[in-house]
Amino acid sequence: MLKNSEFVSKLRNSGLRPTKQRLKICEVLFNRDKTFHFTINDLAKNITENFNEKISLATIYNTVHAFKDKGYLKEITISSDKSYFDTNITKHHHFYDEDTNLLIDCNDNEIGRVNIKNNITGKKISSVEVLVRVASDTQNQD
Amino acid sequence: MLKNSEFVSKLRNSGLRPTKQRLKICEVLFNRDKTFHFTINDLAKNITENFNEKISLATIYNTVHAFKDKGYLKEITISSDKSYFDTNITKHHHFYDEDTNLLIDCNDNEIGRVNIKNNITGKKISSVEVLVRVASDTQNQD
DNA sequence: ATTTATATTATAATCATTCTAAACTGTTGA
DNA sequence: TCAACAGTTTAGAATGATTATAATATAAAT
Repeated sequence: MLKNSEFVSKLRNSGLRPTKQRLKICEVLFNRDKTFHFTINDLAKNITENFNEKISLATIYNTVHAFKDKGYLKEITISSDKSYFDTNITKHHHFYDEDTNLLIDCNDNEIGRVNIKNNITGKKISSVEVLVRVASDTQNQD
Repeated sequence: MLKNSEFVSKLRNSGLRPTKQRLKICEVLFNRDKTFHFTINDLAKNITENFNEKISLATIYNTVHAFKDKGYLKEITISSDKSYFDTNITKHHHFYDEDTNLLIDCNDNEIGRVNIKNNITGKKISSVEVLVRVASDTQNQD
């Protein structure tokens, strides 16, 4: 739950001019209690429908990518035709519900630490992501 | 290392007619010692260049998707703009080298078992995938 | 052989994303 | 205050990967 003036400094601090459009997008993405997942489409729809305002699609793409590059968003790739962004930038894993296409954050008490025993020589690990796909079990009873 | 007649039965058994094109694609994908990763583009290029033969791009897409649906290939999503397929259909995880854009299979001695402590109620786990992104460590020395 | 269902093909259509170049805005400092 | 400049937004065009179309070809069944 941040307010406008905080977004202004946040943007300035990362070398992004606090424009009307970026502040609106900050408000939509970060002015809430809980983090969430969204697609570019979701975001564009959200802005036009709930705010009766129009931000060019190109600007939405630019801003989301700028925010991602600055580390304010994480991108989560589920399949080649669906790209999600996450306002939760802490290290965490995901469940993906194949029935509803919904992404759900994992807590530490749901997935234990992933034990990487050997890494590629000369390389540094930049991230470790676990994706657990789940689906209704009506077909396959346990 | 399978041979032609084996591909014919493999295809027949899964309800796919053993056409010239599908057999050629089987040969390219499965007639080798080691499994590997490829993109649709790689495969199309491979066929035209090394076999001096042309299979329509539409057929390559159709066939790869048919093989995936039948469980002969796995799709691995790294990012929204790159879709890889894997001829290794056993459960395993991946390293992704961000410098070279190469995907590398993990062995069991590289990543320990992922411990899923809690699942979403009423859902069944269909897969657990770990992706470890690595990059050159020249920027960040340990 | 004939028929029928399936598969292949070139090409067109689609869709998400990126590019372009003109208009606009935030910032700086005279 | 305001001119000047760099950074930003915008609509619309371009791109590129994937999918659809519909005509032709092929495999399997009768």
